[in-house]
Amino acid sequence: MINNNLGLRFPKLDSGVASPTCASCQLKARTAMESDGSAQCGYLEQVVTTRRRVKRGAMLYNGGDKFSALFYVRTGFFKTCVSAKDGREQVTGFHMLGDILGVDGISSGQLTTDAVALEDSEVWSMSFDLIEQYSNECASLRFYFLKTLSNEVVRLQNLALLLGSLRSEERVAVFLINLLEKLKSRGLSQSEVLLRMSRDEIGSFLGIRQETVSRLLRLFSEKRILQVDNRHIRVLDSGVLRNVAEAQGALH
Amino acid sequence: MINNNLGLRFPKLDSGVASPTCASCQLKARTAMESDGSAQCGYLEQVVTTRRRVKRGAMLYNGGDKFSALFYVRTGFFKTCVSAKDGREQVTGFHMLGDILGVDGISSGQLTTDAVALEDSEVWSMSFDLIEQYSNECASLRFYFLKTLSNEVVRLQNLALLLGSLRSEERVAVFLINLLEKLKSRGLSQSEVLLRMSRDEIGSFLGIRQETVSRLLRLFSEKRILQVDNRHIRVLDSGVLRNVAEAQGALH
DNA sequence: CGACCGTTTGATAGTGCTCAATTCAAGTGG
DNA sequence: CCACTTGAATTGAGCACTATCAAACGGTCG
Repeated sequence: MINNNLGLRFPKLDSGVASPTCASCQLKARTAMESDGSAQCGYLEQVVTTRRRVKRGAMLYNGGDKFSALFYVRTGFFKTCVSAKDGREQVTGFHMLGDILGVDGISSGQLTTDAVALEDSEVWSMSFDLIEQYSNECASLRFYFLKTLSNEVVRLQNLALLLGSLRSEERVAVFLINLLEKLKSRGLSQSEVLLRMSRDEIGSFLGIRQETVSRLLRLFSEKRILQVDNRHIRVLDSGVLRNVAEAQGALH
Repeated sequence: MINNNLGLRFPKLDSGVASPTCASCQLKARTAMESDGSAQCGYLEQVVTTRRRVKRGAMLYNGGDKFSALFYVRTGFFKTCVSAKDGREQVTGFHMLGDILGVDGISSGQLTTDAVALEDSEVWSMSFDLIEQYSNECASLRFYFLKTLSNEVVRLQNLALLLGSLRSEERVAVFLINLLEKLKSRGLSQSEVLLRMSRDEIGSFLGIRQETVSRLLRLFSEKRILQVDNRHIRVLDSGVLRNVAEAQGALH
């Protein structure tokens, strides 16, 4: 159960997710919802219209797609990218359980990023029409989404700080710290990760080349800060890692 | 009159802004408001509680300040910055007539950026409590702010693309194009600017050094793309400038 | 096993930074 | 009105960091 500290809670499916069969399972999703006694507001459950599975490598949406819903990441892992006219891509974020995707589409009615699943994933579509509709009645629903958007603004401001002001060594350290922080907040290991993204994707996110990422990981491992085995990373000395990253506020 | 394309309009003062005397002029601001027949919703006027003048060089707010209002830029020019623990600063945006500042504060209740006036300016404070209150009744008010936030997300995504993927030459070109675009949308000259920010601030925004900004402006002027006289810039060949910037989507 | 993709590693080059000096612009006060 | 001060902008020289290019390595999956 994901608590948003807002009295809003996302509904939970019976955790086995027993029947991934049906494609447009509005009804099933609804009935599977769990009503939590402490939730002040049941509306969040109402705006979820469909569950959607996205295979590893598949796109959840493309830049230019018509915007009609926000996506709640239920399981799995995504990257989002913006691309320049000439094809250059910039990864703008990695997203996992509890994150909301698609907020960039509200502005113009068109999504401006691509969202790609980096592992088999499941998202819940939240109809924007329904969100607007229920926002009439439920202040905490409204505030939840406003806060989500604002949070994304803060995250991107910190990304700008990283891209504009940090040296590559610091970027990699910050990346790892933030990722581990995020895992920790979800109750997962805080010193070990199995990266879901390639060196290239990390590099794109951090504004450096994959070779540089690779070299810096080796450097960190030579200094006994990390233990690196391909995509398996273990933090040996989080104090030093934090020192390397010192400059930076949380990227979430 | 700033039209938001949402049926919402910001109230307009008698344009002379005759009496800049009173400091906390809630009443005056209110009474000076102009009711536009075409506005579907009068609530936007209601959330403006105070007019505030900010002298050149003064801060509108600091990172860490308690968040309680959004700021509508009525006149003047601002920069916003995030700073790292060690003091390094990253300018995250330049803001002028019609822009909304402070949205980063919604997330945590604390502002995460500094906002500094680059010329004598006036902002209107919009109480967030009132915004929330009137959001119960007015869907277009709600949507206006949601769209504002989303727009900021898109802007920052494009900034990330610029910082992460473009070469410095392209960054400067994109910066100029976007600035002129913004002026144009406000009915000002589309080929001439008097920059309100220093080379250093441009550099900070673009993730490059002021010396590099300076050199590139000279380069552009040698190539007859620009005419540069200190902070006065005139575009001579917007086609070529656009070619240099080619890679990039709008930064607004 | 072989093919392929991602990763690592090395050698080289280049972009943009650092540091320092100079020019320029705008005040300020005698 | 002009010397002086101050801050911004320009310009130059050398270098550091990171990109680029290329090759080798390794894990994974037909």
